[in-house]
This record gives sequence, structure tokens and C-alpha cells, in this order.
Amino acid sequence: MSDPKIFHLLQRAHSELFRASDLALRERHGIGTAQQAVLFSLLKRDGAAIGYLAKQLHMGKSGLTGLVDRMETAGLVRRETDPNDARSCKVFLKSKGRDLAEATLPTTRQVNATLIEAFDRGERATIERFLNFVAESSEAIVSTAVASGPTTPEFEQGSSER
Amino acid sequence: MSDPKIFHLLQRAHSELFRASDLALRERHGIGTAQQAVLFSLLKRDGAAIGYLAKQLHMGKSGLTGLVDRMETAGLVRRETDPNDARSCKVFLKSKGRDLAEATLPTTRQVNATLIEAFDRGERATIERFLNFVAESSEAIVSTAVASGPTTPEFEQGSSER
DNA sequence: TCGATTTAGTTCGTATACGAACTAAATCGA
DNA sequence: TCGATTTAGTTCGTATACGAACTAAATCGA
Repeated sequence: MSDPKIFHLLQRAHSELFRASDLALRERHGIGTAQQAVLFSLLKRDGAAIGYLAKQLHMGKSGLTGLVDRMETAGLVRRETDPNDARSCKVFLKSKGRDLAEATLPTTRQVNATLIEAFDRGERATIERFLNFVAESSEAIVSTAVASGPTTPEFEQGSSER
Repeated sequence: MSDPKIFHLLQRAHSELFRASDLALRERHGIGTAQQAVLFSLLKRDGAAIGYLAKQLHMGKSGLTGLVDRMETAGLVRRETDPNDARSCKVFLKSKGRDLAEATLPTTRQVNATLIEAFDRGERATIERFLNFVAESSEAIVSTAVASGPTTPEFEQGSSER
């Protein structure tokens, strides 16, 4: 408790918000925030390729595969091979998926709005700047910290047992 | 991009930071941030019960079961039935786990420090206040938003197919 | 033109985390 | 005291997400 531990605060804020959102979404609509995020991406660009979605959502393509699989099974989207490039497959909203995206959008917007309404313009700017900074700098910061690490760069296994 | 979407910013900041940390930790020490968090908790209170750890880490007990299973297999900790209550089991650090916790602590501290060093005292206070607010209010905010939701409280399934 | 390289997605194995249902032990109460 | 209730963890099924390895298609280049 002595030091603030941004790491832990961020983890906690994220997990509480996503737990609550996932729970509410799943209960009402049978999807989680991950699938909702895919739907929102498709609302902006229907027929986006897996790779494009992966970039938009900042996750690996292999994660998208399973996500889209489940969404296809649930009848929310369909895959279609790109006629110009048979390696690529595009993902299209089915009407059920579009309805779900549009139906959940207002609630998500309201949650977003409520989360920051207690903070004034300047505070919001700070918060956004911080979150963007973390997103963009984490990799470099972790690498640097590890490199300049505990002065003993190579201890693979610890000591004995028990 | 028109609205800031705190939800998305938070998701992104969290996932980038945890991806980087997990990767670095796993590569060097074979554990992820989740197991590291358990080790840190045990450093403060060795022999903590599963339920206590779950509370500290803000997660369900069922999540802890698997986490501790893997850590036990890896030789980091051991379970011991509470002699005063046979339902409860306490988790103790083994020396390998303690070494790992102590070895990774400085790097984690440095990452934490670097993440906020570009922000002044007032900004840090704002950021911390925001993250704590999200952690504590998410459940209520999501519930309220869902309740006052899209004026159509009951549409379980969307419309047709394709 | 045709083999080498690059690119798009998928498969596989693993870790994480949830809630519901369950087991076993402790405690409560008439 | 002994059945009902509560509590601590585990099991189970599911969703999410990663990276490495892989497949198949497109493109590059001598």
C-alpha cells in the first residue's frame, strides 16, 4: 500500500469494468465485450478481413480466429473468402449481429459517458494521455526495465526445493 | 474516433502493458503476471488461504484454484490444509517461489515508476482517482446503464438470418 | 516462368478467468 | 445433539488470448 502501484490499479480497474460489462452483456445478449468489440468494428467496416480486425482490436490473428468462429456459430457474422485473394477471408455482419451491435451501442456509450462524467475537461485529458502513454510505451518500458534489471541478467532457475 | 471511448482506452492500455509484462516474465522466469501477483501476495502474507488470495487479487476462488495448481506443479508454492479448519488450505511459498518473487520485484517496481514518471503530482492523483473510481463504480454504472437501457428491455434473440 | 519468399489465416497447446454446481467440513439452533 | 445452513475449495464447461508452427495462396526475382 506504500506505493501506488499503477500496474495493480490499472489491472483492477480493467478487470472490474470488464467483469461487469461481460456479465451484463452475456446475460442479456449472450456475447461478451470481445465479441461486441468485433461487432462494433464491423459496424464501421463491414466485410473487414481478419487481419484488419486484429489490428483494430490490438490483438493477434489467432485470437480472432476463435472469436469469429464462435460468432459464426452464434449466427452473428459470416466469413466469405476474398475473391481477389483466396488467402484472405472477409467477415460480414448478419442481421442478428447488426441488431445486436446497434442494440448494445447506447448502453456502452452511456457507460463510457458515466465513467468520465465526474472528471473535468483537464482531468479527462490527463487520463486519456496516461492511458495512451501506457498503451504505446509499455513494450519499450518493460524491455528497458528488464534489461537494466536485477543486475543478474541470467538466472533461469531459482534455487533448491521447498 | 469522434468520442474518446474510455472503455477502449482502458482495455488497450491494460492489454499492451500486460502483454509486454507477461511476455518478458514468461521468457525469463516461466511465469506470467497472474502468478507473479500471487507470489507478491504471499510475500506479504505467507500461508494465506485461497479465499484470502482471491480477495486480495479481486478474482474468484475458482480462478485461484488453477493458478495455485500450476504454481504447485512448477514448484513455486505448496498447499497445506489448515489444521484448524480442514475446509481451508493455506498456500506457502517454496524457496523457488520466494526467489522468483524477490528477483522480479525490482523490475516490476521500475516499470511502475517509469509508467508515471512523466506525470506530475497532481496528474498522478487524477489518474489514481480515476482508476479507483472505475474499479469501485463499474458494477453500479453498468447495472444502471443496462436498466435505463435501449428502451426495449426484453429482446433475447435478434431478428432473422443472414 | 518457376522456385524462393512473403502474407493471411488456422491449428495447437497453454494460461487465464468466469459462474454454476458440487463436495466436504464447520457452525448454527431448536 | 443432530439436522439445516453456511463456508472453503474444487470441478466442469466455456470464453478469451497468446505464440509457435503450420498451410495455402500470392508475389518477387533471376
